[in-house]
Amino acid sequence: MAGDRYHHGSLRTALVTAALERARTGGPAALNLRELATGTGVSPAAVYRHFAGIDALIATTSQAAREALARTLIDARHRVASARPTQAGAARRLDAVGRAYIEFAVAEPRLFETAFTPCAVLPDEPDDPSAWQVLLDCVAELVDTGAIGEHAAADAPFIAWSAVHGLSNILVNAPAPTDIDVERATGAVVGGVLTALGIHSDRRRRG
Amino acid sequence: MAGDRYHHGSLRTALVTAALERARTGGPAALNLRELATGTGVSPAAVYRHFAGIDALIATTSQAAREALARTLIDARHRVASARPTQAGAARRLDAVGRAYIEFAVAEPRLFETAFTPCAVLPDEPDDPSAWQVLLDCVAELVDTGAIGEHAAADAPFIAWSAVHGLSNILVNAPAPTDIDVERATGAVVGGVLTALGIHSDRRRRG
DNA sequence: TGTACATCAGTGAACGCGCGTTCACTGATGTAC
DNA sequence: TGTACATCAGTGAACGCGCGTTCACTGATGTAC
Repeated sequence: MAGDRYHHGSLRTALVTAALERARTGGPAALNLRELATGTGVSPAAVYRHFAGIDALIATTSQAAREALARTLIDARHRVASARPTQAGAARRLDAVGRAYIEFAVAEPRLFETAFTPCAVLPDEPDDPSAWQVLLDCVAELVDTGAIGEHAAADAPFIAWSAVHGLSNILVNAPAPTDIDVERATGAVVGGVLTALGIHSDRRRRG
Repeated sequence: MAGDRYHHGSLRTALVTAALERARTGGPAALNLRELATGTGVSPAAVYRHFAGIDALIATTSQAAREALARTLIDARHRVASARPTQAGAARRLDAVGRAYIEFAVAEPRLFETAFTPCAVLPDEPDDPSAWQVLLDCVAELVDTGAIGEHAAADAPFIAWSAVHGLSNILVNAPAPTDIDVERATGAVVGGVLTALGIHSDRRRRG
């Protein structure tokens, strides 16, 4: 809509795209106003037409990275969609989302790091889509199908998020105290979540 | 041993102590060679007598923060020591260590952040004490007492570490998508770990 | 026990870089008449 | 349909700061004789 016929560019979008690309290889530390500007073919000062400063640009980029993660989760969830919701289906979808979370972190460690880097300013709008919301949707489906009780449902998002987020962080950052078999650890952690929630995992049929 | 009668100071130790103190309030971003030096009563150049550069100083400080965490875990574990190892005792010790991990992160968020900040160089020696090792000890005790099987033991450290590390990260960093009840989330996550490992939690008797 | 000397932890001044930000400006866009 | 003008996204040069690092040096320590 904004089109290709503009003053100099749809700069705001172009800057965020460039920032994501840089963050993908260099993490949040690679987000540099001057290089981002010149890399987009624009003078540093032009950035200030669209962002209050570097902190706002970083916050926006971080949010964009989280939204990319959320989209990956949504895709993974839809890939195991079924005609009618069932307990087994709901469990398989949570399993798929958990695995996708960890796989995203392993595939794009610097982008994952960027997604959760502490930012000096808050984004103007909430994440859209939101990874947290995807998780809540998964849990809601588990409740709807009767796979878990209402009471367990309150704790479920924390249990699930902590586990996959924790392993992701460990795989991405940690000066690993021991060499980690990513496949195995992923299976153990995601399987552990299902067990913790009292859901019968059907990993046997798939591994 | 090094004593108080020295050239100008037992500088290396003094610098790391000062760095930990600064990191405690400002995180790894507050680790600044010049301020650290002058804050210790020494010129910036003096730092180079003890560290190759700022990266080495940061790496050492990060390691010191991890070791502080490990010491906290060890204390927590010893606090529920029993005369003879039992299944219930082993479970309670894992529970206590898990809670202590999260409590450390909540009590000292910037120090926790420092402990796991990505470093440009690796420390010369492994962490001592090591948080990972404390976890392995807990799992070993669970195996010894027969609380969990040998097979489950291989996955247990990942399940436990991911869960507590993940919640800690979320509590420390996350621009929380929802307000989190720390007590409740801690209980849910640590309880979830015990359930995932197939251990009968005795939280009912304590909460 | 005293003296000469090697060692080495410190000083202090300076370097040079890269950064975010500012400011007066220019030139294209789009609208009122 | 043309012209005048307000708007605003851009330029380009410069500022100033804080940083890690370097270098020739100084002065205290400890050891050999």
